[in-house]
Amino acid sequence: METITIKDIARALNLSTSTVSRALRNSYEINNETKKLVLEYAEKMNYRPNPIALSLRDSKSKSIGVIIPEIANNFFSQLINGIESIAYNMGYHVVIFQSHESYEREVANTNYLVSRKVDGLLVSLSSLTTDLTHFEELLEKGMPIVFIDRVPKNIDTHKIVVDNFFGSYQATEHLIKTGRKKIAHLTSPFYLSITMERLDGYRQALEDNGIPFDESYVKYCHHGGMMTSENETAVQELLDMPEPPDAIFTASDRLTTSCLSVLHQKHIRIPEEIAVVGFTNTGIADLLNPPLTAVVQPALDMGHQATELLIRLIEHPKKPTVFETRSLKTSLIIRESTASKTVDV
Amino acid sequence: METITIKDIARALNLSTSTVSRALRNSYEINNETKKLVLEYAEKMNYRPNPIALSLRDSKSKSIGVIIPEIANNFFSQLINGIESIAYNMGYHVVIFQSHESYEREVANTNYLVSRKVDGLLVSLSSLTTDLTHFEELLEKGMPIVFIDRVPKNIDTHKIVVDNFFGSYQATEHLIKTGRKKIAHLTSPFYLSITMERLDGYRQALEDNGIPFDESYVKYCHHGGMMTSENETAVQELLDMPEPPDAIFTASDRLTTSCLSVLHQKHIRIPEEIAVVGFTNTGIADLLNPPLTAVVQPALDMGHQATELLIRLIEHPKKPTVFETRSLKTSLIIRESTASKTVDV
DNA sequence: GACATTTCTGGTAACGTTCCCGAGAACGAT
DNA sequence: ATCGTTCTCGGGAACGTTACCAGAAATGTC
Repeated sequence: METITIKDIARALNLSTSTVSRALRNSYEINNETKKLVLEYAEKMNYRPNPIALSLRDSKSKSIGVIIPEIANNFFSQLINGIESIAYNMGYHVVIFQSHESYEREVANTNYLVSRKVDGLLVSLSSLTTDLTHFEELLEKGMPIVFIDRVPKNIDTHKIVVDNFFGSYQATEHLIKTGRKKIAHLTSPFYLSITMERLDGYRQALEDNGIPFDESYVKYCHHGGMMTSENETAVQELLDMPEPPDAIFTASDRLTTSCLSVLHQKHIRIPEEIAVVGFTNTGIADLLNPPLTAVVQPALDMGHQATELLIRLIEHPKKPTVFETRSLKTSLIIRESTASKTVDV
Repeated sequence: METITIKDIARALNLSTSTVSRALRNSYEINNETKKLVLEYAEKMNYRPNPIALSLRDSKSKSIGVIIPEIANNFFSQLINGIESIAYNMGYHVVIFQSHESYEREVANTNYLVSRKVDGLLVSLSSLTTDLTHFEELLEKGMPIVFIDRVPKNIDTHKIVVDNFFGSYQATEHLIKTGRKKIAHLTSPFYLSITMERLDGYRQALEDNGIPFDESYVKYCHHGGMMTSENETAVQELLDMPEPPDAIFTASDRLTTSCLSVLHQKHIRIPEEIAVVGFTNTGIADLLNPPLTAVVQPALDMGHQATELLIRLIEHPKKPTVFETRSLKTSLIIRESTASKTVDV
């Protein structure tokens, strides 16, 4: 276990480090007997190549960096599981960093990961990131990056997203079909790609069903849901309107829980007074009170696909002629929080 | 941004690398003007020392490895946040690995982290780990390790745990005081330290209140809650008993949700028919149906303290005369899932 | 003015690995 | 016997950094 090196093997076997190195890599130009000797000794002494030395030499590390807003969120932890399973099989290690929705920490993490010579980056943007130069410069320099879920519009690289428009349209339409007409939308900062797409789906569903879009029913939470007080204020404002909504459609996990929390405090009955449907990947949506109708994102699969694309980029550095943006479908799981007011299905 | 090195600076300023290196570290033996020259040029060119080279040279990395069962669990993700906040302030980076409750992956992660030259390890044992030689050998070699929550009995190093006996006693006593007499306990594999301690607290509370301990009310889930089917079978067995319990005390997050899930499926009313209290750190316990009485662990603080101890170990390699085992208190948050049967408080 | 001391800087090895270059031995071909 | 191949191996440099050793110049001391 004493971290034996190639030099130690060379000394012990009275060979040169070059020979040992080549024997270890099974080079054709090494005598079979020598090879066998080295291999057996290495095995016996439990030789493991020093990844640091390799990184220094080759400027790469067989590892990929992941930068996400937070891990204490089921969507992201499932995403990580998807990433890890593929990376693991392909011989890559995964280094995880949280931006905590902070631009500064996103930049700091990016720089560190780069100095640590990760071979590629998987990133989901912080909700406070508007300046993207740190990623643009990296792409210029040839660092492979794949964006997931929260992706930048103006950067050309692979992206894995969900069809937010569709998911949002479906959720809104479901609310309408179950009898709601005054549907509010609680969402993230407007400059995030996902915010706009979800808003568009929401708006389109309303219009397709003859309900005029009303901007005052849309609340943006600028801290991306990280600041509970802000979320709760937004819900409160909705309730205080002259015509309070009869349904709330929330665009993220934390927004959803904040919303439920306020409605409970106010003893507002769900779904009788206000129906709720939200984007969320929590595993216990059906244990909530009431069980929550949810737009679920295929987080695991998103992790898989993003990692596959990234590793392909890493291992085939010739620039692909065109970058993909894969859009996966969300699924709407209908539960009691949106049960019909009138008796129909 | 093109990763400038000390050599580049030396060449540009017509100095030697030694001089530049020393100027950068503000060595006393370098002329102030030279120092200023170097510092300014380094700043201008955005010089950043290459951490890989430093790691190779010094066999350390200013980073600490974290090995936990899974991140998709609020206790552990809060723990990580606690770890990160301290580590970040002390200039350390955090590398997270999941064992997924698998012994093999725990060992593999450990080895990798060691080869990556992390300066220390923070570990919460996989529920399937019984052989601890991989950690023992490391400690022998002087690697600082601090265990958290799921700790080994026979290894002598710093440990951060919660007072499982107390938490368990408190929860059980609460069930008794609210009128339950047939209290079941759903728990993790018996060889984990936390399992035994929680069982002891449960048993002691029963005995102190004149309720005989009945082994058939205790169910061990050998996969640590990772296998939902196993958990659900266990609950089912409890329900099928000639004298089914009127309360279930669950020892972990996943066990708790599995339990609630089965009770819901069977349309068993909580708390009227069966009360439920569980160890959990989920942020949405009060949004559950019914709101869940919970034993909450001070995950963030555990992360803080463990990291402080670890960094102290790293930076003061002289062996401490005695290792600490800090035991933090859990808190019992009472909600409706254990509301009294009779009207009293 | 001779010598000791301080101040400043350069060269080099080392961390572990791989790759390029070269070179000796054995071999067959001419 | 000489030459070109093939097989097998060793030497050295390089990745970026710091520490040790040394040495030149400047200053101080008597």
